Formats: sequence, structure tokens, C-alpha cells
Amino acid sequence: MPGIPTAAVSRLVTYLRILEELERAQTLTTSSGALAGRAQVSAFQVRKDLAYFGRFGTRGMGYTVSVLKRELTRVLGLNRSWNVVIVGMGRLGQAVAHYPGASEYQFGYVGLFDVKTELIGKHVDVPAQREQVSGLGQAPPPRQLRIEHIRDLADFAQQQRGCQQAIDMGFLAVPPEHAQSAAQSLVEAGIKGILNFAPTLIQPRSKEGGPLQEISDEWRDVMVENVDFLVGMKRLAFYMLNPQLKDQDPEERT
Amino acid sequence: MPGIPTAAVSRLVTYLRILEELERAQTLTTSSGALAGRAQVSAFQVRKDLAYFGRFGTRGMGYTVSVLKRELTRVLGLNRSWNVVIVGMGRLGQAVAHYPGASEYQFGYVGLFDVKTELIGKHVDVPAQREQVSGLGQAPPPRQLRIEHIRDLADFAQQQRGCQQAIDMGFLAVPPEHAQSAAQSLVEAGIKGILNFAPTLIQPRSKEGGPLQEISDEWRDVMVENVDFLVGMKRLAFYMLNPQLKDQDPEERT
DNA sequence: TCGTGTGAAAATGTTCACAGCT
DNA sequence: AGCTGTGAACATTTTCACACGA
Repeated sequence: MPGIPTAAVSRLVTYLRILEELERAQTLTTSSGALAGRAQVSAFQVRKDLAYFGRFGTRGMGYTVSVLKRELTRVLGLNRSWNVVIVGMGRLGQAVAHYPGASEYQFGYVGLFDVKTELIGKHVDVPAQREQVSGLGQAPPPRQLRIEHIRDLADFAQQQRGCQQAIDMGFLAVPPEHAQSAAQSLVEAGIKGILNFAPTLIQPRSKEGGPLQEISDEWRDVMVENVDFLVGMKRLAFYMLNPQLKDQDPEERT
Repeated sequence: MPGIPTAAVSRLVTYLRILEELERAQTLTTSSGALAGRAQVSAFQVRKDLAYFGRFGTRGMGYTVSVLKRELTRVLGLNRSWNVVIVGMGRLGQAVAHYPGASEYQFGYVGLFDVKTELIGKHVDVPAQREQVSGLGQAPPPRQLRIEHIRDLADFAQQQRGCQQAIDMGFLAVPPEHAQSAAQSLVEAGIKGILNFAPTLIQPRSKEGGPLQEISDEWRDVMVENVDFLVGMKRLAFYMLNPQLKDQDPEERT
């Protein structure tokens, strides 16, 4: 089984965003070439990426924007809603909580956590989840959420499970030196997905322990993705000094 | 000339961070295997990545932490300072401005810009650049910067060039629908590096124009890097639904 | 005729085995 | 003996050419 390139998944996210822009512009149909131009990849790449997941077009015609958008939304798992907690409500956590766009994709914040006493008890507006992914409806009014101490995370998670609102993901926006222990708290609370904003890698194990430390059971099926600004800044510095090493974007644009 | 994998550059950033952690822990020497374990890649990968840039180790011995750190710092262009402006001082821009870690790598904010009248004229603390990359000195006290209107960016850039403080990079933290025009403002001000936080791709051309639009001269040598949290959220959703498609991390850890 | 879908070719990136230095 | 550095084997990813359906 060959598997699907990781990069293809990221590109799919881009194609979906472009389809939404096309839909807002009332465009009904498109083609691999048109998508390629806007996504800064080749038309071959677009067709191959889509082919990993199915056949969504019509030969000779192209793609129907609404159909392809629906299919990619389904493929990416964005046609269901995801209950999210944020751990770390400093400036970055607050920016994430308010970031527009997350709620449109059914990422709904259900809990906010920190350890700093001056933050605990503070109320923060968070956007409500949309009912439909259509994108045409009005945004519902925001709700208020109280910042809780992280020691209460496990209880909260248990309670959410009780009312069929299990927490799906935790977004980690704590300083790097606390990222590992905060991640451990998420895992102990039974949360299986972590989006790590801290500039450090989370080790999928309970203890710093010896080198050959086994992955512990509770970490077994936990998925971690990293989003690190500092890497972006440093990559930019590198490529500004070494522009010849940057891969050019392809020619074909029709 | 074969070229260096883009992914290798990102991994180099990770190795450098690990070396800093080792230095803080008073570790004097390390090995490809030890770095590999912490970076979640194979030891082969570490050695190959380092080999793209030179020979930094001693056979039979390993690497001297301070030497490898110095060399990677140089390779990544982090031994010089970079003058940065931020465009878009909403919550995300503010979080970026205060993000600790940026100033340690000689990213120094010299200007802040927005278009919203209620933000213009506000003063924001930004960390001062460190003189040395050593990481052992005290952090200098923060400075205050006034948020300016983006229409004044070109003049400001000109003025900075006049005093040998040319702006090297612009960090773009505006809403996606304004990202292209804000990027255009950066380019018109002569800024050659853009770190785009908006969930949209910047097109390296002046006009939305026709499909085969040429890359205009002013965009010719502009480098753009993207940091998009929404992609991270959506990738996480995808891999939680399709865990079998996630590439495992390697065995070798010694 | 047009543009998708796809097997095959080419390019790229990763893993490996081992030579070579300490 | 131990660990780096590297050419060669291998695997993956991208590019391409073209068959096929509308």
C-alpha cells in the first residue's frame, strides 16, 4: 500500500480554500489548470492529488465547483464538527481563540485552560460553531467561555464525554518549556489530537526517561501536528540568503 | 548543482533548537543518533542533512555542541540581524510582536502598520534585538513602537534605508482578503521577504489580471514563506480520521 | 476537441552499508 | 571500537504522455 503523500494533504486544504473563493465569486465550474494557477502548483499535481481520493471531474468539462468542494470537505473530515480545547491562553492562545475561519470549519472551542492565576476565571468570547459548512449563513453570535485551571482538564473531559460532547482536539499554545507537560495533561484527559503551536517537538511518551523509552499506551493513538512560526521566520531568513535553493513554481498555468 | 531538499532546511531549524537545549543543559558533545531521537528523524537523516552544508563532526567522536550550533546558526543566516515590520496589528499581529524567541534570533521589529484608525497611534512594546546570539546574556529592555498607517510604509522604508537600517522582512498578519494588497505594499516599499500568516497564497504579481500574467519586476526577487494555522487544524482533522496514512517516526534512536 | 484520469518515466528524497578517521 | 561522512540502493513523489469519455 503506497499511501498518500503528506504534502498532498496540505495541498488539498489549499484547493478547498480556492474552491470556496470561486464559489463566493459565483464561479460554477473550474479545471485542474485553473486550480493549479491559484494554488501555485502544476495541473498534473492537482489531478494526481485529486486522484488519490476519487474521481470528481468530468472528462472534457472540468470540475463543478460545488461538487468538488463538497467532496474535498468530506475527504478532509470537515463535514463533521470538532470539539476543541485550548491550553495556554496567553496572547497566542487568545489570537487562536478569536481567529476567524476556524469556526467556519466546524472547529468549536468548548474549553480554555491555563495555569496563570491572573488568567483563570477570565471570560473570553469565542465564535460559535456554524451549523452548516455552506458558508452562506449568518455567523451565530459568540459565546463566552471561562478560563479554567489545567488541573481541571481531566474532569472537564470526563464530563464532556458524559454529555456526548467528547473533546476531539487540544490546541497547545503554552511556552515551549511547558509544552511537554501540557501535552501530557491532554493525553491523560483522553484527548487524541494535539495541534502544537510551541516551538518544540512533543515526545510521544510519558517520561523523559532513558533513550529507548517505549511509547506508552496512552500515547499510542494520539496524533500530533505542529505549527511553528519560528521555523517559518528562520526558513525565510535562509531562503533570502540562498535564493537559488528555493524551488521555483511551475510554468503551466492554463 | 543538485539542490537541498526544502524539508532539510526545516529539519536544520529543529536541530539548531535541540542544540540550544543541549547547551542550556551543559551538554558539551552529541551525536547524530542523539539528535535524531530528539528530532524524531533517523540518524541517517541527520547526517545527510548536515552533509549538505559541510563537515561539522569528528569521526568516532560525534559533534561538539557549541561548534555545530555556531555552524548551523551561520548556515541559517541567524548570525546577522534582520529588520522586520509587521503589517496587521490585530490579535495575531500583536501575538507575533510579543512572541518570545523571535528576538533571540536577531529578528528585530522596527515598524508596525495597520489600516484601522482605532489602532493607529497606539504604542506597543516590542522586545529589543539581542546583540549576541549567545543566548546567555540578559534580555535588553523592550522598546515602544507606534502603529502607523500602511500608507506611510513606503516613506518609512525609504527613511530606514537612509540610515543603514533597511527593512529586510515584512510579517503579514492581516485578514486573508487584504493579504494580497498588503503584500503589494510591502513589495512597493522595496521589502524582499514576506512571511505570510494569512490563510491564502500571495500571488507574485501586481495585478489580478489575465491568466498568463507575467511576474512583474518588483516581485522578481521577493521571497514568500507561509505559516497557516488553518492548514494545521485541517491536517490534524484529516489524520485523526485516517491515522493509517500518517508516516510513522523511525525506529533507530541511538 | 477538450480536459480528466492514470500507468509509466523521470526526478527527487531517504535509507543504507561501509569506508575512513580518531 | 565508535561514529561521521558519503556513494550507491531504494523508495517516494512529481512529471509526463496519452487513452478515454463528454
